[in-house]
Amino acid sequence: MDSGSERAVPRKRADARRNEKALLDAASAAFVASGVDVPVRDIAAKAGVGVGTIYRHFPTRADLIVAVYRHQIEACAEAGPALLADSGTPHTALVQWINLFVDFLITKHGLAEALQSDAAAFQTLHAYFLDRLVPVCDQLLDAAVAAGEIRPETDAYGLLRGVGNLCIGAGNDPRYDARRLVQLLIAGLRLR
Amino acid sequence: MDSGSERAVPRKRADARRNEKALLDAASAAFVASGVDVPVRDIAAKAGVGVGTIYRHFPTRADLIVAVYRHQIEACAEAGPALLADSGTPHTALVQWINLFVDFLITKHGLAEALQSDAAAFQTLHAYFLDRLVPVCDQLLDAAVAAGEIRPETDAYGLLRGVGNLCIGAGNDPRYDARRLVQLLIAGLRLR
Amino acid sequence: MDSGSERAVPRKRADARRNEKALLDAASAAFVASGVDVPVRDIAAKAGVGVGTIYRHFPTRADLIVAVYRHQIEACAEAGPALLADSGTPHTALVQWINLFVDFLITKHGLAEALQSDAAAFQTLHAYFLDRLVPVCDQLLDAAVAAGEIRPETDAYGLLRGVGNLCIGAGNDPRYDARRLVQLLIAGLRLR
Amino acid sequence: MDSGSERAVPRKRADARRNEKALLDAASAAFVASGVDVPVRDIAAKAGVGVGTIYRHFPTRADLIVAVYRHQIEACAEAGPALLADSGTPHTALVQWINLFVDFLITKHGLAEALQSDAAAFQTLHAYFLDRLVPVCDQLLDAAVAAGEIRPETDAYGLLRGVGNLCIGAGNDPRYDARRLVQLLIAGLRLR
DNA sequence: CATGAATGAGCCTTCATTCAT
DNA sequence: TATGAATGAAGGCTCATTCAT
Repeated sequence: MDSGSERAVPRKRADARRNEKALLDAASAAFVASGVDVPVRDIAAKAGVGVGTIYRHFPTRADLIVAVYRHQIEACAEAGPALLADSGTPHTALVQWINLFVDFLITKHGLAEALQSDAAAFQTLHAYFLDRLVPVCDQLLDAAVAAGEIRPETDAYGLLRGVGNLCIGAGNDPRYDARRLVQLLIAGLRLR
Repeated sequence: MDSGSERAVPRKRADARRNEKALLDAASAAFVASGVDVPVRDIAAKAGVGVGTIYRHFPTRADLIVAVYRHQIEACAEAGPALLADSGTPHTALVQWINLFVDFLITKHGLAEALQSDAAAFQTLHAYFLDRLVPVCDQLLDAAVAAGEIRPETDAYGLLRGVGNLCIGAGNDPRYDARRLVQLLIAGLRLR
Repeated sequence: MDSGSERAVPRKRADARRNEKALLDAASAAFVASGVDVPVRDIAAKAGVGVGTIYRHFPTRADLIVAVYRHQIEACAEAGPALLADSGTPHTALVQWINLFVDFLITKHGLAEALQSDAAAFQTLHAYFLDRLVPVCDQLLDAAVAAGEIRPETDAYGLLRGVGNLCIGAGNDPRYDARRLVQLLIAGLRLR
Repeated sequence: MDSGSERAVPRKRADARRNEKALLDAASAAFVASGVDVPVRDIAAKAGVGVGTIYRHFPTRADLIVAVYRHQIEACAEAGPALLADSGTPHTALVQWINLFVDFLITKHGLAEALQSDAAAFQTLHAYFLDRLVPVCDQLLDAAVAAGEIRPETDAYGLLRGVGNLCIGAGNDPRYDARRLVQLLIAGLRLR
């Protein structure tokens, strides 16, 4: 019935989509294992495809990096307003949202490192994170300020970068507890 | 007879020392300009020596990195007890000492990044920093805890790594104020 | 019964012919723009077909090149006898025919270059040009020799290659006037 | 006696110079065999050195090409005034000089091809040839014009490019006689 | 001891060609 | 038959490291 219209649009992409999924999985794993600078060949090998396939799907390394992390960044961004609506106070929502962000970063070893790199290949990644998350963070900070819970002059951009930096190296080293440090940082924001 | 060789030895040493000094200066400048991953040849060129000379003096990159920063780490380490003795309260001493550390890091672009790298070449650097500074930080934290100024359970190692991480990227980006974030972190330590 | 298959065959042919025409146009444009070494994909994209379609129609690059230029080579070849019949003297006919050839070449940027290439992909092209044009040139030269207008010992093959070579790079460089040089070359053939 | 000053300047370069010579020989041979686009690796292999050695001596391909042909271009350039002084008439000198140039080109298969390439890597080569040879050709043309031997309006740049183009493919093909065609071209210049 | 020439592994990227859909 | 995804060989270039001078 509707099978005609269903078939018409995607067609050939069955295998290509499978490949793209394999590529993203392989890249994600490779980024964790060896950092986002991992050689393209290694990713290709892990995905069981030729290098050309990677270049076809993701012409630049930035395209690949963004693709790997896009879904999770989106989910994080969307969680902000939801937490604000559901939580008791704005400050609680802020803490929970930051925890969400931290959990995301520290489970993706190498991502926090990539976020602070100023290499050209990462500019797009950097920009994508900021474009998506700074407004959300801003909203949460504003609400907490309006509720008289935290200092007024805090900058969302700086705070997110700080949180991101604190997550660097977490996961490699059991002696380094990024979550605790982020809590201290947020605690430092509180009035009184 | 052997007066020649006797003379020869100190002379060589003088040369070698001069060379080592030039090397360290060049490496320091190169690290600031291009990060601690800067090509060996660039350092050699800046120092006006051949690459072989660098390898002779510093067989591994870690040896060079540690040598470059040793004096400043020492100075920082020694400042800890002095501040504790001179400052009004342990907490004031802690804040001042952390500021000293932060100033050191953010004026050495690339150093904070190197400290968090888990590349083999940087292990020695990492270890040297921690060996030297963790005990000092511990001492300051203990004093502040004993004075009832900060939370008791804080770990010096984690704190120093966090402070180091917060310094990453400072200096490249006027929108990122690492000093402010470190202040918030330390503020988060305070009781009440 | 077989009316269906009878209809089917011409229909396919119509499609195929349309495709082939689009391909030749696209290839012609691409050759002009980027030389006959232009990537197959570029031609396919310009033609709006897949690369596979090109390989189906023209298994080797030479096949495609010859197909692109066949019509114009034919037209040039056929103009020879016509000019000989219409012009006042054989020498005039020769000059006009050479000018025709030169105009053809210098309006197809990259073609003269391709003609002199000894790459395997161009052998067929080379051969086709020569098979078709050398006899015509020979006829014109013979007539001019018979009329006592030019030196007798001239070889059509060499002359055509020389004229082709002189056309290389014409059109890129306003300081290089291929037509003028070809005129000098033909002038050099004249007796006296 | 003067051995001290002799030794002081060159030193280490003994092997390096040997290598450079080997490189130029290998490159020259490789250019002839495979054109000036020959892979760097092939040249390195032929010379028995690593690719790095080539890049050390000749940072760009253009540097290598110019180095390979410099001596012979110089010799050709210097022969111009000498021929003009020694030959009976300017036209004779011109013919002999052009023959010298032609002999040079057709014994370096691939060189004439490279000269007409507009690839970036060859710009320097192109420029070097023209800078060095156009003035010499101009001088010879001027003298022949002044002697009333050839047409006055001939441009040295265009003539040299034409001669160069006529030499393309000579040597691969016994049926193509570039020398003869160049003679015809120069004959075309003659008055009457 | 210092030098810097040489080495070559290793990464990136492009594209001709094949073949499953 | 047409498509275009996938492949992988090929070539460019950079540097860490070694070693003859």
